[in-house]
Amino acid sequence: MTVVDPASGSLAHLGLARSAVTGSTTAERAANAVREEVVEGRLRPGTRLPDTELAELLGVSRNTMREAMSQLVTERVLVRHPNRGVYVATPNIDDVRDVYRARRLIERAAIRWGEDADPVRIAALRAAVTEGQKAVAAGDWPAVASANQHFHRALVALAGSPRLEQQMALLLAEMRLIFHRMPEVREFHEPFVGRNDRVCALIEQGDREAAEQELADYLDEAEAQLLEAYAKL
Amino acid sequence: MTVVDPASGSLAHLGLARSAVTGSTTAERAANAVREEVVEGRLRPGTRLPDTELAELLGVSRNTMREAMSQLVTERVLVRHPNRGVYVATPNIDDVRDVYRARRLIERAAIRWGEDADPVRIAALRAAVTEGQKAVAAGDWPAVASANQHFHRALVALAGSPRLEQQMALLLAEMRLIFHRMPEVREFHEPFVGRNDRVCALIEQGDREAAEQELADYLDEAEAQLLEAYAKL
DNA sequence: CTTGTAGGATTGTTGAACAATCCATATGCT
DNA sequence: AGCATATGGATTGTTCAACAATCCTACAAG
Repeated sequence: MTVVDPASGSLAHLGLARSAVTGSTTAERAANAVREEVVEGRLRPGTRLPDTELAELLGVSRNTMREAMSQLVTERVLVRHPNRGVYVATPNIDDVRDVYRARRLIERAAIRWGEDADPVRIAALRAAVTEGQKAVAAGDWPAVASANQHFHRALVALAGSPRLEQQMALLLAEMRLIFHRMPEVREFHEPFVGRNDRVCALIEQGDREAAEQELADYLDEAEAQLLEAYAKL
Repeated sequence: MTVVDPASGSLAHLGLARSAVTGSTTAERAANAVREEVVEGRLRPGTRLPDTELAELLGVSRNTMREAMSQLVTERVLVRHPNRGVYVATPNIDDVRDVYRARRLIERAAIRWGEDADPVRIAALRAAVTEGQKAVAAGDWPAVASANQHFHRALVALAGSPRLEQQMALLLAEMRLIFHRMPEVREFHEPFVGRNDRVCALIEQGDREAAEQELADYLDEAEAQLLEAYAKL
């Protein structure tokens, strides 16, 4: 009865923790629940998501579920194949390139043209670095990945623009999808903790230009590694 | 029966040209129709949009209409006041500041770090400049405003990133909303046609740094003018 | 082996219904 | 009169049930 597609398997095994999900409207809560499942990797890229099945799992109506899914489609977390269903997005090599193109521009610009001396924002950046170092020490690799995300979010926050922060949040969600296509989480994220420290230190010293250059190299290397991994399929 | 709210008046007078509207799904078409009405200024900022009324006007069901409106809310074209309705967004002075903050970062970065010599993209930029000059010569001020938008879109296109272009499209849609709160379209847009030419010329000469600086001044001045106009309410 | 044609399933869309919430008005009290 | 409270109507938020359109699969025919 329940159709199982090649890339996924049934959805029934998912916890879809309804409890911890926040959001004011029902559709919003449903979207948050599914987004979390996706970015946490419990729903793998390529998984098909029939609205009727998800609606039942989350205890909402099909209409509400469809509204939530439309939302996630605009966020690029899901993709819609008209008349064929909605799937967890499967970023390809061009997506990787474009996400890095956008990140390079936004993050470098945030360093170069962000508020020059905002102690509280720089402290937040430092906190993200520390978080990553502690996670490495503890050997908690998912936490390392999270800390990395917090670092880049804090970097863009230097620009002081809610709109840019929101855009960055989207790009980072897409990054998690990209990572979930290649599961060597540990090897990938660990070396960047040290580079985060270096970028942060340069910003603390007020040398924005050097920080920007360091970050540019950093992003180039990360992209190159991902592209290589993606080339092997 | 039809409630008329202070800021708007009834919606019945709108053409809501169903014919020219494209889009694959019904909700998409409905969203496009409403977005067009808003950015073209036929639906003024602050106008209340009852779903039932809009659904009837567009000939779609209420469910579909609500999905379309949710989409426009995420685009910041509309805002939702929970349990109180959906309204055409009314950007305030902080929104103006933030939109310009984001634009300054993205547009300057696109100039500085865009593909250095992409003749076709630079030609598109030049075309937008010419379009503006022709519009000025013809005294067609709405066309001047459109050409300006095309110019800035072409600027971001230098970066070669679809994701950034999409983000820019959102920011430009918001700009139109900002303009519609102060109707001196002519006085505002005309002086910038010359500056577009200067920026474009500098890029054509390969002097990215000067172009970037010129654009930074340009955006600062535009923002200052808008903030002044907004301060007067 | 290709073409064509049902069959079944899922998506896209609609209409109607109902609870929850808000606004404005009317009511009652001091 | 002035103010708090109750009440009614309207709109939003959400659900349910239905149906048309589309697609995939399997099977039959050439």
